[in-house]
Amino acid sequence: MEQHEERIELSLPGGDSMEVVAGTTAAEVARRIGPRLAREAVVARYDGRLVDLAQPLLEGGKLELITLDAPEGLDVLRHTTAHVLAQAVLRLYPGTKLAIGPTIEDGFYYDFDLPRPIGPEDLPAIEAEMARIVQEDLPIIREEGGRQEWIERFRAAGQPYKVEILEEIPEATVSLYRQGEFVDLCRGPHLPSTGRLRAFKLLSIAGAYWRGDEKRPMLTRIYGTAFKSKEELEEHLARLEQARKRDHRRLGRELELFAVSEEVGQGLPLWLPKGATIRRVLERYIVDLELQEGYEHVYTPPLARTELYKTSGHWEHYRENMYPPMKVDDEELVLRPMNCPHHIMIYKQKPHSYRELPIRIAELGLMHRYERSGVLTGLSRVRGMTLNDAHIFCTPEQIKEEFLRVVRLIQRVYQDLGFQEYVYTLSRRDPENREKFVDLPEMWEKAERLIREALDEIGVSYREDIGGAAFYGPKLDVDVKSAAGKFETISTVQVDFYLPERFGLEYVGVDNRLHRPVMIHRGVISTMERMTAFLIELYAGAFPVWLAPVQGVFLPIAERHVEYARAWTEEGRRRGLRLEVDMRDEKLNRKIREAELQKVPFMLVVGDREVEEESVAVRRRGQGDAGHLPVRDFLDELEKLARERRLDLHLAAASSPGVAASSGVPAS
RNA sequence: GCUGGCGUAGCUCAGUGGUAGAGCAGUGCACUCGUAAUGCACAGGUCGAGGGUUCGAGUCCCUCCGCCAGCUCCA
Repeated sequence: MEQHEERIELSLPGGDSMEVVAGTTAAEVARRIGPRLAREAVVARYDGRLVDLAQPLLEGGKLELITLDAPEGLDVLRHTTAHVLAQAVLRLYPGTKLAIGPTIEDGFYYDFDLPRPIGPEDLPAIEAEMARIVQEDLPIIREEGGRQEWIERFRAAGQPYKVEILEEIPEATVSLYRQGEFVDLCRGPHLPSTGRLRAFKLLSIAGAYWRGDEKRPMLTRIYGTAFKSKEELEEHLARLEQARKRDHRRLGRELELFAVSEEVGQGLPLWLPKGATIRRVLERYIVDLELQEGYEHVYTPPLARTELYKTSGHWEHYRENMYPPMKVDDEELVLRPMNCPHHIMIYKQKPHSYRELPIRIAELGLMHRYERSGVLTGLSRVRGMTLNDAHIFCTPEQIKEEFLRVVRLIQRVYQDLGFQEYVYTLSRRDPENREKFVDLPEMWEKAERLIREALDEIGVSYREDIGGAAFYGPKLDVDVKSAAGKFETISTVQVDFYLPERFGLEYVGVDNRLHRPVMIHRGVISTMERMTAFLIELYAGAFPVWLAPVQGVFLPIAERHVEYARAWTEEGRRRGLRLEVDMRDEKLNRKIREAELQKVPFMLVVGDREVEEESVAVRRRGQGDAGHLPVRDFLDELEKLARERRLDLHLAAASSPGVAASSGVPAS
């Protein structure tokens, strides 16, 4: 023991501070603060860095003890769980080569190169081994070691992936974590011992390329998650189950919205009548809005001569996503993957004056893209799709104004669709990748600068995505938070100096000379396919009135009430409402149940009383009885909800449900 | 495309070498019904496709197709 111990001052959260001997560990500090913290702390933040509890604190500074209630604590817990997973796998499958095992949102994974393939049925055994490692309560010890030395040791241990990682680390010393017989290269920090693990579960198993490179070996990735308590784990698993119930593929089948048929082809969905209704509503909505905004809607064919795409550059930069050409007579035709060249040809039909600009050409354009079979998913990732597309041809001076108009249009549409959270992403080219992006650096910089200026003007913050641009220019993507909590790209706005050049577009300026217009490519509601998939999941199939394929269903109590229901259904249809009658010879309870399962917004019970007084007994989806209403009033209200694109089912004029429901006899 | 898993009735799923099953949906009949499943009966399948092993294949093997998870890619 040192005679003259150096003392250091640690400042703790809340303004407290503590003086301790240099070299005291964070765990010791926690013990001094209190037994509960000593028990709960998993890691510490020491001058901004996360460190192990066992780390000796040599200098004064800020110290914060972190428990599993903090996101960082949970992250460390999951990281340690990943190590325990790796240890278990090594015990069960000797000869396994370890790759990497990071934490991800809501969990962690670890990639292995296993001596033999394993499947989901092997996960319970691995979990059991993990539980044993937790039982063993192995201390987790950080070690520092020479990089070169550990390269040798991992090589000798038959861990080539670790060797590869080490070879790329610039520092001469590296940190390792040891628990029992297991040691892994890792920055840390980690929990103090394996016994600290709480609730964890292995969720799935899948392939993943080493380093995400399809030319490298395919590894086995095991996904799992961990929480601080069994209850929280159960809650999380329940949330996953809920998400599965929202899956648009499942709801698409249950609600008869769309179908995919092997006979038709991969990624080529069929729109069933109800799904087609949603699509038609969306299409009419966006087309009307665009017409109001000064767009001109056109129709152009989904096929074109290959030459057109050679001119546009698609053939050079986008060919891997295009269906191969077909030869007919003397022409070679391809299915178009984008609509821009067709719209450019429309622009080129006649000379243009600066006075006409901007010209905004819009189309619900059918396109086909060849997507690798593994990526196809229901309606959200398909090979044949209709894009809400438009191309704005404008002068360079008009770019910013036009860009802003598009962003405002997007915001307006999101409000109507009920999108709450979205983020802007400036997708730029990857300057390294000259294959994918046209190699005109000044052009890219100019376009990026213009987008930034416009974004600053509108006052929105944005992320940046290097390499996410279109081949011809940078773009602003708008990613909307999905029902699953992930952000999906819905809208996009792109500034393009390239295609006008390729196609030699021009307009006559004030100076009576020819100038090159600029194009803005923009999609607001994405493809009809993707938007529909997104909305199905967002609303879990329970659409607001304006989008619901069936807005109300009449439920006649007995056969003698069917005629009444039918007559009013027809009246409603004449008014543009989407109503149906459940004419089946079934009991009311049954009809209600099925209308609820079909997520119809309004159920209209009609029996003797309603026929007598020309009313309906209204039942709102998920909310039960909503009282009586004269039929005409109900239809008026329904029209209003649809017209105003209301997201709720509130009926202004409904009588109080209590009164109507309890009486059971016609009001005198 | 790659790795793993899965394809049995419209849907959800049993069925591990010996005569293809259940529930729901569908059809018929009865009931005429008041706020989340009325009862009874009937019908429904070249077990994804093709080949092979076997006396015998939904079941074992091979090839192909599709679907699911993930990787890669992306609207």
